[in-house]
Amino acid sequence: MRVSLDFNSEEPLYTQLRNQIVTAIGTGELELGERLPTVRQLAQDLGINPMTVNKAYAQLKAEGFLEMDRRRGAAVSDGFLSAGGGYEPYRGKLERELKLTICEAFLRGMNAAEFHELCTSIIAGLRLPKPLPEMEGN
Amino acid sequence: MRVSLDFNSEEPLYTQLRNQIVTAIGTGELELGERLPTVRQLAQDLGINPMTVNKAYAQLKAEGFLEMDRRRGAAVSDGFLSAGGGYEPYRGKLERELKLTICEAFLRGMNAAEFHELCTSIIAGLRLPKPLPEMEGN
DNA sequence: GATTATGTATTATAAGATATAATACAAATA
DNA sequence: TATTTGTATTATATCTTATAATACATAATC
Repeated sequence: MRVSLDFNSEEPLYTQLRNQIVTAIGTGELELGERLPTVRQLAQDLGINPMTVNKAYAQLKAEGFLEMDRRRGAAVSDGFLSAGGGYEPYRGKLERELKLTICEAFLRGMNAAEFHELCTSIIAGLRLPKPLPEMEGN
Repeated sequence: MRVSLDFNSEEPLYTQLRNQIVTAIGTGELELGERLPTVRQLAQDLGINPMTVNKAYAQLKAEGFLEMDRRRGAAVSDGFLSAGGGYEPYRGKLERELKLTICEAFLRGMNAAEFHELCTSIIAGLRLPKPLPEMEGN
């Protein structure tokens, strides 16, 4: 998994990291069950503080995107389907967010056809994880 | 124009205000050329500091969504079409943002049909401003 | 059992963002 | 002239972000 941080961005480092990992899971760059670098390793690779990586990992864990194993490191989880009360509480947030995105895009000159085309293009690039079969010894 | 601030949100007050105004312009709730409350008035109505409103207005001005008249107050502008270098610099930001939004939505169980339907529903609620004819004495 | 590496927690510090407060100023209206 | 406007400045308090240095329980490994 490749991560690129913009140290000049107003977006916090841990948020950039969290968002890139979510995107990587959605595009199949990270597969379900796949292990991520350890907090310390990734921090060293990126040249940032381990606690910054930990903050991103902790958020991803709370959102159900990651599972933490004490010794085996972090692994991509499918817990996001049930985490945070499931889909419903997230739906409202999605609608408000998407409404703002669409308003801005259209005010800048985009039209419905172009927007749907862009969405279709992005969706075509997804490779959604298939839930892992239940295993003994998780 | 109605504005509702969530004082418990992690989203800054000036950002909430800025986003709601952009959405209001996109939905036609605010028309082109329409005047907004003064910095002091809106601050009083919302029960927040005038400088917080000013920060939102200043950002909207920089983005081309508002024009400032010294005495007549702020007015909705169509400068967003040319502001910030125009459409191109904004396109990349839109793509990254939308990709993340779509990834999250699909990971939480949404499918392509549902997503396009939601977009269509939001787009149907838009009423985009028609550029004002050039007037003397702007 | 000892060692080691893991996620996690704690404490401290520095820098920046956010929000409020109190003024002040130039500009434009009345 | 007097008033209201956006804007700028200064100060302060609080929160967030990021780093740093440890420390600890846990689990794999030697």
